[in-house]
Amino acid sequence: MAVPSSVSVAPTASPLFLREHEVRRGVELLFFGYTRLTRAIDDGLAEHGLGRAHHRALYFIARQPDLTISELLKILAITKQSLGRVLTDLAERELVETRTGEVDRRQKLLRLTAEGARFEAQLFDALRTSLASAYAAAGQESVTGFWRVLEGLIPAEDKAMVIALQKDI
Amino acid sequence: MAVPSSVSVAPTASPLFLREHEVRRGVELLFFGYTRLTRAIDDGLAEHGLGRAHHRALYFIARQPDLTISELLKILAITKQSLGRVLTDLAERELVETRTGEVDRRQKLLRLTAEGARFEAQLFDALRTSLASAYAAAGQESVTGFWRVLEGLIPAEDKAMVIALQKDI
DNA sequence: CTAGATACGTCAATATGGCTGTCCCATCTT
DNA sequence: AAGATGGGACAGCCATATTGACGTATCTAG
Repeated sequence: MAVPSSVSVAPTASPLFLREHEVRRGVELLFFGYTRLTRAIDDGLAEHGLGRAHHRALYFIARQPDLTISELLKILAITKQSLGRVLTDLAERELVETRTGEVDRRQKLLRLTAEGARFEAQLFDALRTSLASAYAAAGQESVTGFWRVLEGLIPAEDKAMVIALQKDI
Repeated sequence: MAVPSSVSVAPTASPLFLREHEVRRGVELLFFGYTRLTRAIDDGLAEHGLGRAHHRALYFIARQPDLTISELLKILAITKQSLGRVLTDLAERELVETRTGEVDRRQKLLRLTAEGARFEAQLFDALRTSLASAYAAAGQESVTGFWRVLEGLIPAEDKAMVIALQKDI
């Protein structure tokens, strides 16, 4: 896995982390990188008449089966009403199903159906293709740096949630 | 999805860039990092009755004064109509002004007013605070890696545009 | 056992930021 | 002079988010 640093638009980061130049560069790359990655799955979603909001729910349910509604609300940071519509759509298409919680019967535990898992895997494949090629072009050490910076962008109060998501992979 | 998921909790990226674990980690960190960064300026925008779409236009006009409408359309990748509404709002608030192009009189060259520049700088400050602390926590080498991976996410046909933005800093 | 908190659902109304399609004018290019 | 291009504007639609209020089932603490 060679590191093709000569192709990079950027030299290296300066030790002066407050320089406007470097902040703008991060803002722009985040904007373009994030929007381009999300666009990679729009076609797949549209085939089912779904949008990006549906994918976000699908994704996190795939990631953490038996997630409760309130946990998912915290992750997505949207309102109950917004999530409600999304989950209704997913349930109608039989991509997501709910069970009543055993420990706490007020809770609903969310899971993908077999069809939902197939669909999520298909969408994930498009994400994997994009990200894997970016990882490969940047090289292993860059990927680690990529993660570290992004972790630093997550506010302390959200960090536990993100770590919890990733601990049981 | 026949990817082995027996994964060490290694602090660095594995050389196997196609592993699901690492792709999901990137997807999630990008999601949380991007959304949390953008939320950092929502309050500042709301004070002027503006939204994120307005900020994106404001940002790129600040970045490249005398940008034309069609150049901005390419950057934002939205329709003329959507951008039109945004620019109307910004012009009404006297944050952005246009001049007729000198070389090509069909063009309109976009610029921030003095007030627009002040406002953009204020919003940028919030972004800088977030990003600078993430940069500092991650360290210089991580920042370079962060940029390299994000560059790899930008499709070839958009890359020239991003480089053009950053060349004259 | 009861009071209150919590998990979830649902109603109605509203805002934002995208989209398509069509048509128009001014200006540049050939 | 004809056609291409840059920009603006109309009408209508859709997706996704918001707030606030209210209802029901269930859990927990006094």
